[in-house]
Amino acid sequence: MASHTVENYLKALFALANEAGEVGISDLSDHLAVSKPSVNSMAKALQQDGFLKYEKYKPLKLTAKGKKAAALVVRKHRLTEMFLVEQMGFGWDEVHDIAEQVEHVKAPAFFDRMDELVGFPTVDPHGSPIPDAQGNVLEIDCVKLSECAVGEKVSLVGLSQSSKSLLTFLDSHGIALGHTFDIRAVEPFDGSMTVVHQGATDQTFSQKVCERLLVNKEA
Amino acid sequence: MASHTVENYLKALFALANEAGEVGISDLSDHLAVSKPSVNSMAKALQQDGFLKYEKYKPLKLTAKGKKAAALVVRKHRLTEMFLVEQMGFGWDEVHDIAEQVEHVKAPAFFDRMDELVGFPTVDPHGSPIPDAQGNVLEIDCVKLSECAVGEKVSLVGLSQSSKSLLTFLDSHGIALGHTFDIRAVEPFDGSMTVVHQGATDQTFSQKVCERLLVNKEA
DNA sequence: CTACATTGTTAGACCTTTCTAACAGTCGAG
DNA sequence: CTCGACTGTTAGAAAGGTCTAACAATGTAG
Repeated sequence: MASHTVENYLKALFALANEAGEVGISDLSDHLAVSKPSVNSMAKALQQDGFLKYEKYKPLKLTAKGKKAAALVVRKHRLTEMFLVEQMGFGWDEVHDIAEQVEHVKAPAFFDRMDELVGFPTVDPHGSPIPDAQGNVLEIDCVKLSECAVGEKVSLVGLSQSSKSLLTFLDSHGIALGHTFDIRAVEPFDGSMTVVHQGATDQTFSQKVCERLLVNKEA
Repeated sequence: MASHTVENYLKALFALANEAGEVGISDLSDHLAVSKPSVNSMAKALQQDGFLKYEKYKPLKLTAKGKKAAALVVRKHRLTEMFLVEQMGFGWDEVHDIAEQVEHVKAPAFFDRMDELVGFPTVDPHGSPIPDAQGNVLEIDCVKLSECAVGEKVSLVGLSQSSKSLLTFLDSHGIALGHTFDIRAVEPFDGSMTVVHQGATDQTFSQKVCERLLVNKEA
């Protein structure tokens, strides 16, 4: 089975490919906080093991095998996050770092039992989809809040690139997955949006925030 | 913090020191399934980091720092075992291998929460004591069943060197921690013992089994 | 007290993962 | 089309952990 390090590369590749499609050596280098030559040599190694298609000066592409392996790492990560929140009482802003460690455990039964105990969830505490045991990822039907128009009613289904500081921000504003927003105004100057949160309170979010909130329009 | 590998060496040192007092390079080599030169070079490294006192051709001795670090790894391991049994529904014969992996997670909050959720236990599912957060280990007052005499009534408080096969054996005989035995006979030829289990059924155990059962005489 | 088995040690190599320094390719702006 | 910026690549070294082969110390049986 893949080493700790390889699992991290696969996970990064998976994340970057989902956002950008094409993944460059530098993207990975930034994302993993590792030098470009390190990524370069790992790319060759991953290609050797059939996880990656690598050609000099070309963007990296996960093979089918690589995609599956990556999805299974992500599965372990997100299942762990779910377990930490649902069964162990951690907050959604605390679970990422712990899951980052636990995801490398090599004991399928451990994750299977987590899955059972939290009721076979399809999304993690941040609304990201949990790949199934075969490595298939369900696409979630959503758009960024920033792409919605005045008058639309939407509900929060996920976050893109959830970071600790975003989660803390949302907590402090009482916002959680499933909450609804009625879009009242969009400021053309800076892209900030004023919404009615849960049909009750008015809130204004900067464009930065709106780009990170993934919503569903049929609220 | 100590690497995965260092944690394993410390744990082995802790276990071997508790049984034999003195730990030789070969003991460690056998216990960890690693060559003697590897142990030798790791011994020097551990000495460098202050975990170990090492002199050429002398047995290895954990320093106070080493003992504490080792105890904390054992704490993580045993807390995990307890959590796996109590909260996740695993059998006592399944948890060792999983805990072997999970124990290397570096997230104190994770283990603290386990501790809380299982009610701050003092022993793991096999009756071994769980060191406290300061690395102190409580001695358990017990003797091997094999050292007891006919007529004594004892209760099972722990196991020495619990292995999967021992646990499976005990399971198949319906034996669990806390169960009582009335010693009826000791066979002088092979050291096997005949006992009354839980005041009900007669069972005969080989000496090998009796040496692994730790009991308390005031049953 | 010597012989031999056991135990421990050195030397040297290998693998994985990482780095820095220096060089090469790619591609858009002008 | 050429320049410069960025991106990617090579070479070479280091750290951590491991191995085998060969040698040295220890200690116990006779």
